[in-house]
Amino acid sequence: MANIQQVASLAGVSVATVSRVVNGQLTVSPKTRIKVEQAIKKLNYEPSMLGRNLRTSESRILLVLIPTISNPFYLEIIRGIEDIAISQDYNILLCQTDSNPERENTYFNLVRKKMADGIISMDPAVNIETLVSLSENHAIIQCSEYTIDSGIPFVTIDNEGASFRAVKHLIKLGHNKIALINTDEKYLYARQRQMGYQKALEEHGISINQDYIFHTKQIGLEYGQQAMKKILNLEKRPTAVFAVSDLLAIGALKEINSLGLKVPNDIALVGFDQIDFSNMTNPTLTTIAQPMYKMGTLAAKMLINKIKGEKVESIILDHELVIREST
Amino acid sequence: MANIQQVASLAGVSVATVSRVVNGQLTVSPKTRIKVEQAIKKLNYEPSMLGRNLRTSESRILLVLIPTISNPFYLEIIRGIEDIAISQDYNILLCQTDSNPERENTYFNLVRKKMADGIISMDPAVNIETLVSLSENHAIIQCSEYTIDSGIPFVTIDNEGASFRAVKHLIKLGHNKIALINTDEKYLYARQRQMGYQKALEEHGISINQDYIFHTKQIGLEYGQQAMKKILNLEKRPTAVFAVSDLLAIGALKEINSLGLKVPNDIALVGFDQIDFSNMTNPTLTTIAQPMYKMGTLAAKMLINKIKGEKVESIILDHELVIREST
DNA sequence: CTGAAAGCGCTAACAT
DNA sequence: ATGTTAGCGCTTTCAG
Repeated sequence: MANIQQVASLAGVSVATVSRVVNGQLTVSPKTRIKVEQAIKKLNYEPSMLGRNLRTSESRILLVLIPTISNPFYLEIIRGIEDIAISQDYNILLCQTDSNPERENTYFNLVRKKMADGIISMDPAVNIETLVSLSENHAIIQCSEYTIDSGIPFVTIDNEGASFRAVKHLIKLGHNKIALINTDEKYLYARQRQMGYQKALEEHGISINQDYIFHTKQIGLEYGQQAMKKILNLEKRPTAVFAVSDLLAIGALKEINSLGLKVPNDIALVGFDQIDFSNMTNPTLTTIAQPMYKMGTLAAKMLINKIKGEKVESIILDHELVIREST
Repeated sequence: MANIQQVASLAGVSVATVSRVVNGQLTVSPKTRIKVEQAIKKLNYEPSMLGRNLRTSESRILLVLIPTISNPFYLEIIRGIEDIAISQDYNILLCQTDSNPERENTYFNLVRKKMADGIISMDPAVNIETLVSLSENHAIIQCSEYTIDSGIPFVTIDNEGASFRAVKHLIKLGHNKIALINTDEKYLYARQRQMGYQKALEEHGISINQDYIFHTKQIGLEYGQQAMKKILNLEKRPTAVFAVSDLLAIGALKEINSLGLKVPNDIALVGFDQIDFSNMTNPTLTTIAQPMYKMGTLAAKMLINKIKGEKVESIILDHELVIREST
């Protein structure tokens, strides 16, 4: 484990020159450059990030906050973030908060303690007050889930519009008893998607039946299953269900199948996110596709620009309705 | 962004004393402790990990190498690693290699450059020569996929035994035409699981039919689907299929369902890993359960002990056959 | 084109 | 119980 000092000695130059060579500066004569490179090779020298990080006062680490890694929705986003990060010599610390404030605080501390240079938050359950106050001194971007007028730049999709399209699709197929499996209304995306659902119904003169609207505590297969159980027990059973996440929809589908009912004939089903598994179910799931990879790359680029001190603008990306067998 | 120096000035003590307070040393008098704590609060001081890390020559970061995050098998393992890591003030850098040697090398460099204190490798496609040579100077543990006689400690399960049980279960149900969907034999786990398959057949006097053994390039839904397509085109169609991963099995199931065939009546199916989705399929999947969370916690503990310079022993954990609707 | 030297923020050995 | 001080490994002015 040689250090820069030893390399300098062996090459017969100063540490400054070694540093210049290592960092690819052009002000070094070819002759000395070669001397230094040989010394580096001979000593198997690897510059320590520890020294460099302290000196430059940066960690080259990006924090990525997600509720849980078990929702495949985040997979491609993370991939996008990672690709940009690596290309710019950053690394990402993937942090699952599990909606646990204590855990979240542990992660926030990392940026306070300079262990991370910035945060991409995708956690709907994030403590937004803390996030905003943190954003005064640190680079922060929100991805997918965001906060209006917080001053924190975000990249997301038009949740209300996407939801509107999904429900309109069901209406066009002749459904008018359409249930909604939503998550907790404390999340912005949940409110937006519910709004899209309601607007689609209203536009077609279908009155909103509160008995058809269900809220799950979290996103997860089992929550979708439970919600569907309730829906199937309804007196006036809906003929279609819109779930605000594929995970919920797949859980719901499981419940429908278990009871021997058929999708889409007995009940039509629409999900949200187009995760890989949504194409493996029987029948395959109609769903909303989000440009997840792109969302990730943009969030990463925005964050890195923000770290550099540049001004960044929020972005709203397009979505798509993917019609498959479940409708 | 105050530093230790400013806190010391304000509190009227030396930086050493501030450091002692911050690190909870007991050799500080209550009186000065309070003075220091007040100064810390007043200045909103957060100790910089950058300074500390350089000084202690550690990064408090653990590298976790996985092929891809999209196999849910890794989810609980990661959770286990994370829980232990956080409890010991470590953070984990989740690294997807995508079986890309270049990407892998980028990650290896992180430990060479002291950006990480150790590695938990779960990547079957890891360059084992590099890993072994790295293990001479760095703490490394293999988890799930391992290498015999490499000197690198590992935690895993008895792949051959698990596979043996799965196939034996099929035989007991009366099947004798059993296909195997395996991955590339260059991976140890693939060879071990194939060995278990073969031994089970042999033990029951069933001759091994090479036409029934399929190898996919990777683990993924679509690969399972493709393999199943071939299996269903076989002249003597098997009555049962054992896939070495739930992801492959779910892809296979998709293909079976698409053709209107019924599981388990037309074809029985067994997977491996007991991922969440294996209980959402129709029918639910018989599979092998691994103690994933435990595996993760053990791997993390082993790594941290190894970092401390302790000697660590490899561990082989138990598995379980979970019989569900697909057999 | 190169070197000397300061210093990033912290810990810990040593002294008192 | 507390302070002084060296130094972890690096980058970056400033001089020459």
